[in-house]
Amino acid sequence: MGHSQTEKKSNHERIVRTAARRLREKGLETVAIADVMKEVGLTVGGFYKHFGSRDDLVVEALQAAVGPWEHPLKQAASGGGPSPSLAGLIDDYLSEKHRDRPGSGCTIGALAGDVARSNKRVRALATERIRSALDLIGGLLPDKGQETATKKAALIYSALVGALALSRAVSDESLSNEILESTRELLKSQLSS
Amino acid sequence: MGHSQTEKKSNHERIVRTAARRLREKGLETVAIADVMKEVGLTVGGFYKHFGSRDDLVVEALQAAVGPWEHPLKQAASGGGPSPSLAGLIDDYLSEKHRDRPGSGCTIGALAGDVARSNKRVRALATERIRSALDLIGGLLPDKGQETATKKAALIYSALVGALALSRAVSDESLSNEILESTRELLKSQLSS
DNA sequence: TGTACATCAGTGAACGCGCGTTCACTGATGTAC
DNA sequence: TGTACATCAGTGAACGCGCGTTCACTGATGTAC
Repeated sequence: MGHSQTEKKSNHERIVRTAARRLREKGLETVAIADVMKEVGLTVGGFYKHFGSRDDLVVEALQAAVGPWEHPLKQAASGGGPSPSLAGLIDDYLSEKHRDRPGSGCTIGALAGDVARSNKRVRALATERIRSALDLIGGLLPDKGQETATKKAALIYSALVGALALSRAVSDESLSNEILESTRELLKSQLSS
Repeated sequence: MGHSQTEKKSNHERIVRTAARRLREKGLETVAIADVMKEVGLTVGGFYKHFGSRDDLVVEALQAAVGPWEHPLKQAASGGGPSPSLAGLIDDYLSEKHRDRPGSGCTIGALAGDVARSNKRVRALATERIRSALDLIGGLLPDKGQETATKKAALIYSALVGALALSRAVSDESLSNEILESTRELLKSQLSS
């Protein structure tokens, strides 16, 4: 059993990454530490060489849980890369792929309900995430900077999060697809107005 | 300890009502049977004279968990009472009161995330709820019956559920209020178009 | 460069707790006579 | 109408299990000399 410093760092990252996925898949309460450690290839006991408590892991995992669809937003905000289109972002967010892969998707979309019942740290973290998502969506709107853009961003993000949640809750796949498609289409048709 | 038939029925209803509230407040996984029984004024053991398992209680409680805002919808559908305005419904759904009282509010809005990770029975039940909510919202739109009304209903319900979830997840109250208000306002402004 | 030793990541068993479920028991209800 | 008795809602303790956390131990790492 080696335990070099680089190995520890790598294990730490793998624990966080694995937890970030599992938490989005199964919720904030249901994921067991032992399962995460096992999936990483370690045993339970070692967990506390990395984290003070389960809560610390949850916070760190949520911070690391950034869906691929957020990358273009972040890039655009920091000035690098081309500005992504809001229409494309909507298509990605409300895609069947995103619906079927919560583990690699939007943290807020998967866990908003759990967050509402969670502790201060988690809620504060989620609040910042939501705020920046709203800012970034607002910044992609044609009338950016104006008050209406801020409001539109709230509507758009709400519709994205809600449609994703509904499409995942529904067990009838055709209804699920309909919810995604209708919301996608109507949201995009409103972008220019 | 009396146990007349009427008393049993009344206790059964109280267990279901209490569970319906607690589940919406705390989620599908976190509510303990012992706590529900205690709140009703009974002890754990008696639970299994009423339900075969915790799962049975959850299903029955979810069936009974109808928010007050759903009543006008149901009434309108069955032909009784005046047709409620969609604008009023949006105001109620996205009110601070609804946000702050999940226990008496929309089941889907509070539990969509949990439902997505739950079993077939729960998901089937939620699917019917969502379907009827979409139908009823569609029926209140000016262009009811047409395909666009069905699509608009999906967008509206998604935005309602999403904005409620976001407003509950956020710990900054002013941001929370902003999300509710912006979504409310923009949704209503779109009703006529 | 080589060797002794302290550090500490990881192990695996154990502890304590909460929770769903079971079970023997109680005593009021309500039926049979 | 009155009495004996079966039923069964409710009690409270116990069981089994999963899970977060702790702890004594191991042995490779990497430092001090």
